[in-house]
Amino acid sequence: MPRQGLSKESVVQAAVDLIEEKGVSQFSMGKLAQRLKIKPASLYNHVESIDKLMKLVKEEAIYQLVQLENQAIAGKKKNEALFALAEAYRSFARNHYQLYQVIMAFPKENDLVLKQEAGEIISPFLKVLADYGLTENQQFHWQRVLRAMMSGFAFHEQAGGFSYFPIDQDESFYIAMQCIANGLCQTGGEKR
Amino acid sequence: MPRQGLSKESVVQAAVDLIEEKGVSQFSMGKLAQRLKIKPASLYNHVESIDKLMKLVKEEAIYQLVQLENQAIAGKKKNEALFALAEAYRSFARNHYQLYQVIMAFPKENDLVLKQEAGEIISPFLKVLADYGLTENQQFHWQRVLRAMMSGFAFHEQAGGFSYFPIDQDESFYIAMQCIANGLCQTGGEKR
DNA sequence: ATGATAAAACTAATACTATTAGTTTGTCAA
DNA sequence: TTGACAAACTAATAGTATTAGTTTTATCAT
Repeated sequence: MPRQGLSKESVVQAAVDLIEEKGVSQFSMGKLAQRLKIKPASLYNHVESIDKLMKLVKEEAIYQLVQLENQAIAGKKKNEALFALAEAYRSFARNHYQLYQVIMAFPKENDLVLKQEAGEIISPFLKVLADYGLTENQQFHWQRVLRAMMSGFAFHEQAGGFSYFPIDQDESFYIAMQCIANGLCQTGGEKR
Repeated sequence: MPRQGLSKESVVQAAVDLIEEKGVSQFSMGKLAQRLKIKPASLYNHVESIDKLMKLVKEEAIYQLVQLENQAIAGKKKNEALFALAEAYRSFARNHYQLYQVIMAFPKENDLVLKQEAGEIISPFLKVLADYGLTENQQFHWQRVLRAMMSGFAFHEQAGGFSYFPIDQDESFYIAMQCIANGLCQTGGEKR
């Protein structure tokens, strides 16, 4: 095996680093090659295309997010778990917004690997919802409600959509989550 | 004034049409020029750059969305207005997803025109919230909650993020909006 | 009708983007 | 030492936005 040093994994890692540093919109094969001190064409010895590369970056990003989510809810129940999950999600979107964008922006393929990762993304939500005494169907619906609220909030917060009024965004987020928590307790409590 | 026919407005309109037909990701100055039967360079007689052009497309898209929102809530109050607004928003995101994407994806500039449009986007939400007996601050917070939920839902619904479980998306949306409606009534009713 | 004017088209060029084909080179194993 | 193979290379294509400079032509004033 000739000329060691570079592998598929190290290329993906370099892509992740570059995206986190300069932003996903600034990423290109040329800049990645420059950072790795090779010519752009040489990248194709390690990855098939920029799309496949971004898919790998997305998988890494999803892995990191799911990791944080599962850590956050470990050993917690009901509202404590719910708010911890929400905070972990929001933190990731804030601290790694470029990676978060990769997760959200790049197409959901009918790919088996990503189908499994979709399951991993949803899993922490279902774990949290399991404690509220919902039917299975209700869990599925509320999982959507929860994810919609969180991703919508993360998006607007980062894209500047919430800067029209100079009021605290933490408080808005708390109100949003409390609203959902109330809905959950009500739905679960009444057992309909 | 020489060679009539093409103007800034008609270029923007052609761009809107092309984006709605082929998708924003497929849009380019070359394809727009091809459709208008001119060379790409000639477009720069009418628009400064592709960024400025997309800004104009975004303004048009925002205008259409705000129009629909205001129509939807006209003459309605409280939950009736809330659900009508939500439905109008969701319909636009479904029926004109490419234009919706332009609104969401392109950067919020510190531009006066877009600052005004941000106000127009927020305005229908504030109108609806005005009937719930909230304080001004509460209105600002709930406006964010509402927009986060709606945009998060629209995004996942279109991007395929809600197709993991084969359950009705309308029902999920109804649950989400009912959750917010309950939160609003509760907050407003208690008058704290 | 004629000619000047200026807008709107054009051509040609630059600098990016991803990607492929074909070639060289370096390293490891036999 | 030699053969093989992986990983780099060079060179080329086709697409992207954009600028500079040139030509065309519609309209307006003479």
